[in-house]
Amino acid sequence: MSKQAAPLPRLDLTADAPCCPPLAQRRVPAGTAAALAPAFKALGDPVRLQLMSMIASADGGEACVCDLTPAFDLTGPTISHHLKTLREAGLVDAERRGTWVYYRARPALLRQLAALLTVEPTAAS
Amino acid sequence: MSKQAAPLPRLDLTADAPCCPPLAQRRVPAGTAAALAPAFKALGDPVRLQLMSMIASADGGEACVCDLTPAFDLTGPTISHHLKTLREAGLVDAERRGTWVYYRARPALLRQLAALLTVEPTAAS
DNA sequence: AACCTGTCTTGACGTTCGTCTAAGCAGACG
DNA sequence: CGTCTGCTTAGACGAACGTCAAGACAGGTT
Repeated sequence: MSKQAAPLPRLDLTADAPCCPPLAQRRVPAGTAAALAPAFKALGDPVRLQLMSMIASADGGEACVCDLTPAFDLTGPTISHHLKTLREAGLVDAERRGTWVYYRARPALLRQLAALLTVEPTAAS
Repeated sequence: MSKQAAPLPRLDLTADAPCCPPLAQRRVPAGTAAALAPAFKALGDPVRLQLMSMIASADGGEACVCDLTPAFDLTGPTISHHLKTLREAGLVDAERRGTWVYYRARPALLRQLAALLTVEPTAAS
């Protein structure tokens, strides 16, 4: 619980954000909100949401930038910038293997976010 | 943002759209990404994340602005602006009853977001 | 009626974001 | 070695965001 071994971690939300009780169950403390909001913000762009999905759903669990870039009408640097945003949010992890750079999803944070948004399936409305 | 200049009046998928397959299971289409990204963006601010939680976890399912505002070191108009952002994202609903305005969470969209972020617990890593 | 309280809107300010072009680095290959 | 390709970084610019002070509106109270 100290820290996840990772190449370039900028966010250390495992420190003060023990996995979250659902948003609708207990009021989220300011510290937890400050730690998790950047992750939501990173997903708050259509391009990054698609990038995240393409990476997380890729075969073998990783996607090459060379496969991601041509899927959008954006320049290479712009895609690289979005990937950096996802990386700094702790949502993905990058690794260079030879010529290409591969991105892999980090399920831990995704699970935290999903748990936070979970609402009980109460049929009442 | 991307090259979208649409007015984005209100999200329509809050009605009862079939809940999206998880992000990590199938690649999110551009349309879905464009529709859901604003919701994530709305949650991408610590203040709004706390507001969302305070509303969703409130007794009776609704919270009065008069209870929300003093919880932050921000002015009334600023809180009102954040609430408007949550409202326009389809995450909450407002209703005026007499002097006070009450906000209530919309579980449908929250469930969609949670489902999108769901990752299988058997994911290696 | 006039007043007061609570909330929202407006207009403005500085900061951050998304995008681009141009330049820099890291490997691969002739 | 030189050069080419793939990806990132640096700098710039317009748009959007977060915040506030001031004004406007709705509803209750006197």
